[in-house]
Amino acid sequence: MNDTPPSALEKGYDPKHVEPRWYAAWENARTFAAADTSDRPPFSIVIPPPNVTGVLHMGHALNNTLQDILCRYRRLRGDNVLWMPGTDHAGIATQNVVERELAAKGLDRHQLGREKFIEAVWQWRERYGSAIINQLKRLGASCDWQRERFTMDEGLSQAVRKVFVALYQEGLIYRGQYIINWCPRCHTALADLEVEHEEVEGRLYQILYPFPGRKDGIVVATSRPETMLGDTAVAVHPEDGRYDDLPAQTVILPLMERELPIIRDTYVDREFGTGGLKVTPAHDPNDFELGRNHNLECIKVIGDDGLMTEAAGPYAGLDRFACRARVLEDLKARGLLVKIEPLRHSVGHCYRCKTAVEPNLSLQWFVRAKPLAEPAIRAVEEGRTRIIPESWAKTYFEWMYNIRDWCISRQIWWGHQIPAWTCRACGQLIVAMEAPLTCPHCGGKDLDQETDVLDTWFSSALWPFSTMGWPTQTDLLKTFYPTSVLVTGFDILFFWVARMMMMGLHFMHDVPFRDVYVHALVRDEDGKKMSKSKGNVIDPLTVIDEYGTDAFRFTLAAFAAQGRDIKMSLKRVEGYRNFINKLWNAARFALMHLSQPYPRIEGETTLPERWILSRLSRVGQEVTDALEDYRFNEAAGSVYNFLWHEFCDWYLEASKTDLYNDAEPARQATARQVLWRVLHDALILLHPFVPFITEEIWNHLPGADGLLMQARWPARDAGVAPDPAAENAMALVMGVIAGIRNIRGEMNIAPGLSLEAQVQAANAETRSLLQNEQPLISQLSRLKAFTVAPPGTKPHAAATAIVDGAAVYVSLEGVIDLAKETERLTKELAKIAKDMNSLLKKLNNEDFLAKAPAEVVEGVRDKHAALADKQQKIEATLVRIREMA
RNA sequence: GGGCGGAUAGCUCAGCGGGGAGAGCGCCGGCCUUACAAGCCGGGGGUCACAGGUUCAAACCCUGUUCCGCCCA
Repeated sequence: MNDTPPSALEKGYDPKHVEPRWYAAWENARTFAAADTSDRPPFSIVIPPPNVTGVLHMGHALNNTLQDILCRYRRLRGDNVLWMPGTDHAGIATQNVVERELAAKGLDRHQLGREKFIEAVWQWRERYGSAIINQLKRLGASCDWQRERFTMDEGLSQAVRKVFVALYQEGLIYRGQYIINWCPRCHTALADLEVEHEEVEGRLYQILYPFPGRKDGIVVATSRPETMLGDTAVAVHPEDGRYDDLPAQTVILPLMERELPIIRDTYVDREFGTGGLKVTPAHDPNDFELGRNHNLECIKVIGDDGLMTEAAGPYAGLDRFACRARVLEDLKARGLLVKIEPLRHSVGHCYRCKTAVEPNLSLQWFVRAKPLAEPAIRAVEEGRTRIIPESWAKTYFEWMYNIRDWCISRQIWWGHQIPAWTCRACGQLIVAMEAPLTCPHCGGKDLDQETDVLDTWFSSALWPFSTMGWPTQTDLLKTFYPTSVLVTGFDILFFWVARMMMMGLHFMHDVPFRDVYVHALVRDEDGKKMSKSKGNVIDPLTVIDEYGTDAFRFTLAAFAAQGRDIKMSLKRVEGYRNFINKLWNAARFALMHLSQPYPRIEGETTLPERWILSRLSRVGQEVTDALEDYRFNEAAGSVYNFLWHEFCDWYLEASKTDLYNDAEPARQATARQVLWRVLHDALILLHPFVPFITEEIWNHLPGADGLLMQARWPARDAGVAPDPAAENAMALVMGVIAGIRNIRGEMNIAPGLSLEAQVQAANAETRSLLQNEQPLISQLSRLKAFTVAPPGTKPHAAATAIVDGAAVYVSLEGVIDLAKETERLTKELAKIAKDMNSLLKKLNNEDFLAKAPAEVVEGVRDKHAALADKQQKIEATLVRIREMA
């Protein structure tokens, strides 16, 4: 047999050279491509589209690693896999970025005009928009790139218009004057969801609104005194005794000198402040409701630019915060500011720019959410869509049951312009897919298109079907909708997942995904959320540069336990980099002995071989089960432990003598066959997690034809199946070896010193097993002789290791330190005594004997007997030592 | 105010449809044993937050308490 390895691996693994090569190879071979139609089982995922402005962060890295693991796994299982990639136009975020760029050149978008500005955004996208796509490729993401979509593409835009028109015609979209959240900086309305509430230290101001012609009046409390300029009533609780007998039915609004009615409504909280509530329908959602019920006027005093309006009288033109200061000053001057106290309250901020939002009255477009939410709730209740981990389903229900109408219009330029026109002649509103030439109501030719654009999430809500060609009934849709699973972070469960559920059910009449796997957040090593302002972000690309993609991916997978956040630190990646290196070296060793393919295992196998094949089979099943249940960390842990601590630590060490050149040829052949098979299958099991290094090794493995990506997931067969007998026997042998090594370590015996040992066992089967494995035991515990002695033989100066069913005596003639050995054994005896004690307690408990299942009682008896045996042997040894001394 | 999650070895975390507490890192001791010092061999280390309860048996199930984190209002 030829002993020269066909292509020896480099001494160290270098991800930098390996990764780009294999990624290109996979793309060239079109291995990521899904078939529009196929007999194979379909498996599909749509990517959560990253913002075009985005750069890859830890969240993306985790999210896409998990998706890639699933996709690669399913391909290896033989499925027709579609991983649909793309990006999101991210209206406000992108507009902000481009505006900032313009500002650097001393320009603003209004100088450019709408058309020119949008052109500039498209140019920006041309230049930078593919950055994140390339970064995903470095992660190894096996998306079907030929199908890449963008939410502003013509096809997707058409889907958006179609959905808008349909919902409008069904009465599920309407336009109206309502209180919305206004971001004075982004200059647009926001949905309720897009407002982040944050506790801040503020102040509560108590202000006296006097009765007409009197000094006394009603004291109201507010944290936003500038809004008083828009007050149109004062409210008290109808059952609040303090306000039973009032000298007037109105009060005078200070500064504006306007007369306000006093209204009575049970909405008022009697405990808060003085029980008097100022009512500003144009600037507070609750006041707006109150105003509607009592037919109050709405006076808008804060403009969309954050400056006070004409309605604010003398304060017109002031910034809202400057106005607050002036109002307070003027109130104080008139003696109407009764009290100021500190107040901790939550203030809404824009989720894009963190500016405090202003509740403001405004004409906007809304989606009526309740009718859409109901089917989406039922789908999860009935299990047509599973949310994993299940605890998130509760959050989903909670939100869905309390859903409010969704404000979808945004006063920005970058996005899908709302397909609605107003006729100048008759003022009628026209909603249509394409721009109408004439007004259908009056035939007028002057039509103005609505300038607002749609919320970005409106288009991403259609993502699972718009990307597959909807509204056309494509083969792709037929094959892959509903998608198999959506992998996403919980932070967009409402923004995105819930809305996809609603839209998918409404327009496709089926759920958008069978499973939703909700993963955790990646935090820094102290558990803090990573953020630029905190300066604690770890850039995934830096990690990849330093440790390689595989090490990084494995780290993410290994820590992706359900329901717990991942604390990321380079220290941890380093640990898994070592694992990658271990894999590399194990393969390097194996390949030195594998000069040809060994598809079948022939000849007699040894115990370690039967054992490793059994373990391989079990681990394959474990990984399969774990991946099917999205238990990524368990899958990773299982394969990690197998490769390092079973394959490398025991099997490879055990197989060395058989693989070396002086081994008997038939034995050597079988050893190579087993080695080939285990490495071959292990590479496939590892591939979803660490695609690059496994593909590289595969390429060097004789007989592993084609790309590993296209291999078949290992199945159980005659050679590879669980073998409990081999596992038990191996456990005993490993126990004996561990016992001898322990003596070496504890007794500080020079590693070079070759020892002799003998073993005694009562059981004949055990004796014969140990007799057979004598060379293996000697080899792995560095003995010059290992003999099975008849029971009762008294060894001389020897250290003793007691394992289940056997006593091992390591001869230490001349080297033994009796005091030390006594100490070691006494320590072990104490441990045994402690264990026996707890077992004995059970065995002495009649209730336990009567009520516990028989096999449990039996188990405890067996353990106790085994410990008693050990104890007896150690005690006998101690007696012998004392006799020697 | 409502809801959710967490508290297990020095650190980061597994384990939780109940039957003798685990890993990685760190630490201690010994090794350049020809795949790997990014490694090998051995070792110490935990009243599983606290208090009750259910059970023959509780890290795991139930109740309450404390402390952290998150989401919604």
